[in-house]
Amino acid sequence: MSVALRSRRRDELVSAAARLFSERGYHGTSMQDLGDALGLLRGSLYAHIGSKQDLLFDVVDQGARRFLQRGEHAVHQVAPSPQRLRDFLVGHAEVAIEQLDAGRVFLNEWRYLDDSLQEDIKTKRDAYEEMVRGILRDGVAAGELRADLDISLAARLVLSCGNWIYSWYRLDGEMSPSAVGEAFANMIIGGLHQEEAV
Amino acid sequence: MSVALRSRRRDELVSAAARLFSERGYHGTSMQDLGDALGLLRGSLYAHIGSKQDLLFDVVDQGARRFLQRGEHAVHQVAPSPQRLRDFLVGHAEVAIEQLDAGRVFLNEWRYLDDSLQEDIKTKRDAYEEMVRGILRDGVAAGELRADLDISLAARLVLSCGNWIYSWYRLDGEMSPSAVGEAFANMIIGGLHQEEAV
DNA sequence: ATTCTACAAACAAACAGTTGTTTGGAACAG
DNA sequence: CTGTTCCAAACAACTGTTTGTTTGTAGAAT
Repeated sequence: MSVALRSRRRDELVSAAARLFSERGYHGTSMQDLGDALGLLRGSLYAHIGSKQDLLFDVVDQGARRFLQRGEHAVHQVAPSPQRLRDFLVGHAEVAIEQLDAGRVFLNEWRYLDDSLQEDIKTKRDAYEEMVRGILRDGVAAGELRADLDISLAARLVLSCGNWIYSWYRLDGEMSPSAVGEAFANMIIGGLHQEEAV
Repeated sequence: MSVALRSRRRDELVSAAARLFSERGYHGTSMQDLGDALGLLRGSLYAHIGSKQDLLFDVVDQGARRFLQRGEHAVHQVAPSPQRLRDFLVGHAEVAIEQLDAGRVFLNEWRYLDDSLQEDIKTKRDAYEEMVRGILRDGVAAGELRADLDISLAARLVLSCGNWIYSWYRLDGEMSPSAVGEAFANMIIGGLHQEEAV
């Protein structure tokens, strides 16, 4: 009990956990591994956290919060729907790549959270998806996007390519995060097909 | 040693592994769990397999092979590029949903394979991605797809929405697998934006 | 300045249980 | 009678967590 909620050591622990959970998975990472990463015995870690689950939640929640924060910025912009969608995807790509580890854990390991903690994260994830649906609905209403659009499915298309970034993006690559977001937005909005006439 | 490569029991074991690895992850599933699922002691499983890694490889490889098989069918069709892309996505969605467990393991747990086994899977995954790039290149050459397309990135867009199906598709949902594939193909090819004139 | 107090941080050791795997022998099949 | 299939038991190592105790270091009291 009575665990320090914030301290230098705890922050080190959380970011070591982000790295290791991302590389080896939650169940593939032992308290031993985490202790080794900080140069401590595994028992000593319990001076800073309540349990291994706590650590997982901290990492996942950190990932979720950053996406939400950046998403709100794009949503609350005053601009045409396609422009806000573009901005949303750029922001998503930037956040995803600036926190590759926490983001990967957010996407892959959240399901290993205990039920109550999992609910918290699901709520945040739903809110994030709702942002995209909102943008799309506005676009249809304004006549900027196809009228026959299946909003949920289109939102999934947008989020899919954003979330899949983790599995292929390499930091030594030639594309910047925002360029990736821009490119995806252009393809999604404009389509891959050759337009007949302009 | 001298492990039966094929038998009824082994098949049962592999599909139990697919289900459990998919639900709890590779490291989150113990040999105990697998034994319980078949009504055997965990030690008894070693009459049918060499190691836990063997099981993981079998599940992942099974997932990979089915995607490749179905993908080839779409690629070798004689039809315009957009039509082949549509067929590829429909096939992908069908395979993904008909083998939800193995597919999830193929996508999420392959990284826990030992190096040499991992190479095998990477090769198959690359071949699958190359199918999509091939279709896209043909489409650009034939003037059916935009000339300025970034082939690799467009392929990633296609594969992203295909692979992300696992995280949202529910079997009790109202959309059939092929309808999902069709819908994604339409959005990707045509774009979300409202076309000015037709 | 020197003592006393308070506290966080870490160790060392143990907890009870689980991990993947191997072995020797039994039951049962063709 | 030869294999296959399984159990029973053990293997050493590792799991997450708790305990009692030591250490370093602040601030307050002397």
